[in-house]
Amino acid sequence: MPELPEVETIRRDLDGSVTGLKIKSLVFESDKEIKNKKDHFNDVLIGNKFKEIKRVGKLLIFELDNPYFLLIHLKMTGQLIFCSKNKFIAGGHSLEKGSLVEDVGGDLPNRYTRVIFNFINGDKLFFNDLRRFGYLKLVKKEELEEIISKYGIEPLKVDFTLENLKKVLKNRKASIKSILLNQNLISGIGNIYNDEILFKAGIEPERPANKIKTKEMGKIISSANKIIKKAIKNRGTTFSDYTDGQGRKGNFSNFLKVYGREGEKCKRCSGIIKKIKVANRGTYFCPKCQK
DNA sequence: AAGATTGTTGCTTA
DNA sequence: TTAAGCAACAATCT
Repeated sequence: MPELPEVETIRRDLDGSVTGLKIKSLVFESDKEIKNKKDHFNDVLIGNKFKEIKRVGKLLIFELDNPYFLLIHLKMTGQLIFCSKNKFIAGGHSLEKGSLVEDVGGDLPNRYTRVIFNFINGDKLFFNDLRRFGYLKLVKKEELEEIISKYGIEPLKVDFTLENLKKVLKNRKASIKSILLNQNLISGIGNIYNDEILFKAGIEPERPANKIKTKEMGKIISSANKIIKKAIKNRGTTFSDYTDGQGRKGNFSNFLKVYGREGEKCKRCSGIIKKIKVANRGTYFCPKCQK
């Protein structure tokens, strides 16, 4: 389940390796994962190059050397794996920690490969997606800007301030967890980092957002910044499916403090980690030290 | 074999 | 008009 740190890891892996390569051909397994017609994809991409790869929230933005942008969303099980002269360089969904792409289960393409980008120098970029929720979409600048404008404030960015968070939480009766999951309000946080952030901040996930005190908001901001920075540094979390742009697992899994630890001892107090449902999502927290 | 898994959309209800 | 809650989506695992 790639969230901000995982998508950012992939972005960094691909930006600089896949950029500048001329696209020779495209292979689509079906038309399910592309939001435009195949012909349009071929027309816009073949013979062209990606100039730069950007990211907003969990969305990857490949800027082309023409008026188009290729948007790729990995949703839950998407992977992007760059293969340079049979050496795997970049990834997306889950494997053995530190392992190479071979661990995706052998050669690429595999049974979950949905799209292949063939470059003229022989390099390849594979888009794999077990559950087929991810998508590729071509847009022009105008549509891109409209899409970007809907994303909320993002951790690590300058506008992730106490003042802005206050505005977001004000008058919201929903749980703090559901607000942090809402990409239109705050972007990039998914289920795993949500639980980790609220654990570090000492806040119970079901607390109504409008009851969060200013001091606690400060804790949310500092916790989010610290956790996300550390996660990026460790190339993301592999809980089930994520791999980096080289088909390797992320190392942040070793640093998870609550997620997936139901029934285990709290790492901060003597409590036992409990699992409940919040915002329809599996939610882990310590009832003793998260208030 | 039903239920859980999760990111996002879109529907329904208030 | 907006917010909140939840089903739906796909495929797999338990």
